Amino acid sequence: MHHAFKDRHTPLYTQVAILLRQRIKKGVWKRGEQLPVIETLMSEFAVARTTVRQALTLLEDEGLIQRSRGRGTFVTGSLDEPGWLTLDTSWTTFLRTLEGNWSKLVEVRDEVGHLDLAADLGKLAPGYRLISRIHGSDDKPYADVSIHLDRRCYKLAPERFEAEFIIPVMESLPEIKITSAKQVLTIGTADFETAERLEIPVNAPVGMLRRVLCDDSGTAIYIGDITYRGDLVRLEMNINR
Amino acid sequence: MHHAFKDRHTPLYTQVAILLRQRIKKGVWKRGEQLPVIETLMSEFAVARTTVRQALTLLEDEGLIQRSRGRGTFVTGSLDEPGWLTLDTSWTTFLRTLEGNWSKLVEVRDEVGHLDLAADLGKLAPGYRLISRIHGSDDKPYADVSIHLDRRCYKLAPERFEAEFIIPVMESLPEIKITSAKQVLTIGTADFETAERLEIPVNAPVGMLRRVLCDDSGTAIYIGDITYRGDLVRLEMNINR
DNA sequence: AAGTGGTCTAGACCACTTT
DNA sequence: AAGTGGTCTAGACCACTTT
Repeated sequence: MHHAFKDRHTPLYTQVAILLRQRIKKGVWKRGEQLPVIETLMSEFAVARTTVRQALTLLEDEGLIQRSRGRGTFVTGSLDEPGWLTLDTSWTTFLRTLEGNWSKLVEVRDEVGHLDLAADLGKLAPGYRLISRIHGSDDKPYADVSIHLDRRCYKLAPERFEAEFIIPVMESLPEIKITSAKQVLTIGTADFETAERLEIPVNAPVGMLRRVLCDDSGTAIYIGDITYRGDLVRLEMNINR
Repeated sequence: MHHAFKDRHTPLYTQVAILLRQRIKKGVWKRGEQLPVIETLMSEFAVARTTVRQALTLLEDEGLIQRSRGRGTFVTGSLDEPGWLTLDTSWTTFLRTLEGNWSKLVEVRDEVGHLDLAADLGKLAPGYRLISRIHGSDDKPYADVSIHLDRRCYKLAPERFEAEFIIPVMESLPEIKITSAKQVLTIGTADFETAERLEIPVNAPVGMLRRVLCDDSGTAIYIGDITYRGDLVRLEMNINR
């Protein structure tokens, strides 16, 4: 038998993962419960073992399930989040985080000065558009954001880039293809300007994240410098063995 | 032809990864250079495509290489590190980090009070041994460490656990099997005691890491609360797409 | 002994980039 | 058109846990 998935553009394992994620969200398998064994999932979806395993790997990276040899696969996470801001190491959860948050434009201008970028993160584009914003949820600001966006990308949809979240806009434009996404988190304290924007005391602890997205040529088309309120950030990691 | 790897206990793809890692370290392929294509690696090592790819995935997670469809696989990282403390999301780099660092024992005692542990991180063991230490490199302390070690593990080699780094000792004991490793990083400020131990001002920004290792039964056999000097921590992440 | 996830093979074909 | 990494299959067998 051949599988019943129709979308021929997204990989099969991604589609299987989406389906499984929905079921966990709907409570078909609750936290602590065991998922059907691989053989069962294989025959239900009519796909090969590898494909099921690739899908499960995605969910495991998101912290949603945990697999253990000889015992089975269990739901360990839930899809509704607590009061913490969770920094993401997986793209799907990252995009989901943006939902329900607001952002306020602070400044937009062409970048003139020099921009420093570690060589292993990417090559600099010829010119950037600087977009500064405050991000918040409910009535509280949580991040002070400055994004350098490759001017060639910016010109594809200037109004949208100034009004919406940058990354979803990039994803929606077929001309833009993000091939690598890296970020580096360091810890510091709030200077006067940031403190005021985030409504925290000067010198309060903050998380400083540099996020760099590159296209296929290795050019850094998006360089984001994001300062988070220290009391709201939380980063979960699975250590892969 | 059959592959030439002799160790039948570690997975083939791990052995291939070790070999490739060594070559990058020796400079056989330098930063920016292209690795041989998959087909070549397959025939050189006499393994299947899947196996090569699994090995490359390990290196990619470590930030050592970058793959891009249609173009090839390139060395993007190096194996000697800068002055930053790099928090790890991969087990092999994590173990490598310990080399060359020192640690000083502060306190060892049985834990009596209650220990809080989020349910999704693991179940509590019946009793713990508390081991407190300062870790440093050169002459500077960089982390204030408190580890709760399952007393049953501790009893297997009490002297070693008090003298050496905990995790390598655990790895060396065949009775102990770590099946999951998770950590959560939050940001805060140094209290008086920590400030003194880390030789930083009170209220200086710090990274607070809770690391939990579980055995196959889901019991948290190691609960580490580690406070890092904020100015030394740096966390790199690849966002998987 | 039975159940369950992990490893591995050989080979086909696809998506994307470079020549 | 040729080169390169990604996806997918079908099936064998292994390592580990539970019954």
